[in-house]
Amino acid sequence: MLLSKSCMYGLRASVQLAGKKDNTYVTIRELSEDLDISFFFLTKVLQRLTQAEILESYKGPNGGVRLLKHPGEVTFLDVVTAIDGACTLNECALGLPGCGVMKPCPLHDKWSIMKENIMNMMQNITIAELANRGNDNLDLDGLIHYIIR
Amino acid sequence: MLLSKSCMYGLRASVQLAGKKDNTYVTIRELSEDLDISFFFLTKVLQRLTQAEILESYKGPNGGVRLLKHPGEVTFLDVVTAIDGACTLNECALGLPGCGVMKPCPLHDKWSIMKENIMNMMQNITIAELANRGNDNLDLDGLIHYIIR
DNA sequence: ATGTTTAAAGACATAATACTCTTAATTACA
DNA sequence: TGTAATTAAGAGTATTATGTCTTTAAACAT
Repeated sequence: MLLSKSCMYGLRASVQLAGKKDNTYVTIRELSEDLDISFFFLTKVLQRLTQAEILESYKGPNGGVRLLKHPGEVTFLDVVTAIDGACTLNECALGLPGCGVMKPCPLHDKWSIMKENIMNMMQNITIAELANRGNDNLDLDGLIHYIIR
Repeated sequence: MLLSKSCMYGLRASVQLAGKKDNTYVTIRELSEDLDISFFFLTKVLQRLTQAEILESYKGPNGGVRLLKHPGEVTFLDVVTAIDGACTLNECALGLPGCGVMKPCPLHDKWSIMKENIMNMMQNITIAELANRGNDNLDLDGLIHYIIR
């Protein structure tokens, strides 16, 4: 798995929020139901996004979470690094600690290119774009409809 | 992490074996010491490669493991799938079960291209090539030498 | 036959990730 | 002032990945 489950959940929630017309607070309960993710677990994941100042939260009635910045300014990578940390894409594909330009592992060159591509993808795509690209498949209603027919 | 540790260990061992001039049996003990991997754990990993008919093993004195096929005929992907299964590269980046051409997730197109690239890389590079590319960095002796200077 | 060398198989231990629940803190509203 | 709605924080459990060890089986040497 390239991304942890936590990370995928966080991305899906972010995209879901980015797809809202008005940036009002949405309860985590509602998000968890729409995305079919455990409420408790999603709560934990979104806490990290709140700490990373990607979301802001509000307690009490009519509270919830919402995007802190404009969705066009939040990249895929922002969300990934907030949850998974500096992530996969610094590591050697073979797990060799000293791997680098000076002492490349046999796969270093090719894997560097791949990493670069993936990193660029993550850095260049915003959650706004992802939301526009149709978030039909983010909620399970649509998904199940697709599967059963 | 794109690949599990088991998988990285299996790759390193395979490349190490591919780098041998004569394809004689090498003890797992020796491999584990050369690659600085726990002997017990490496044993488990290599069992999977033996079951997958990438390696063959022989018990008793002068036994060990060796490549079953010519290293030029064993791809990176062969080793990866033997250990990690059909792996990362069929999965949706957002973990959505129904994601596909019919019902793509927002990231589907871009991620498909990435997966395709990675898959091609894995499929087109053999462990023989990896071994030729210099396996200096596979054994920790060389590695430590690099780190400390 | 017996003992030594090796991998295979299986049992166990530890760590990381995923997931669940409870309690505390904050806000709104009656 | 008190109660309901909501996230935050923390504790606990479950599952999976990783790592260790012991026992068994195969091959060889004597």
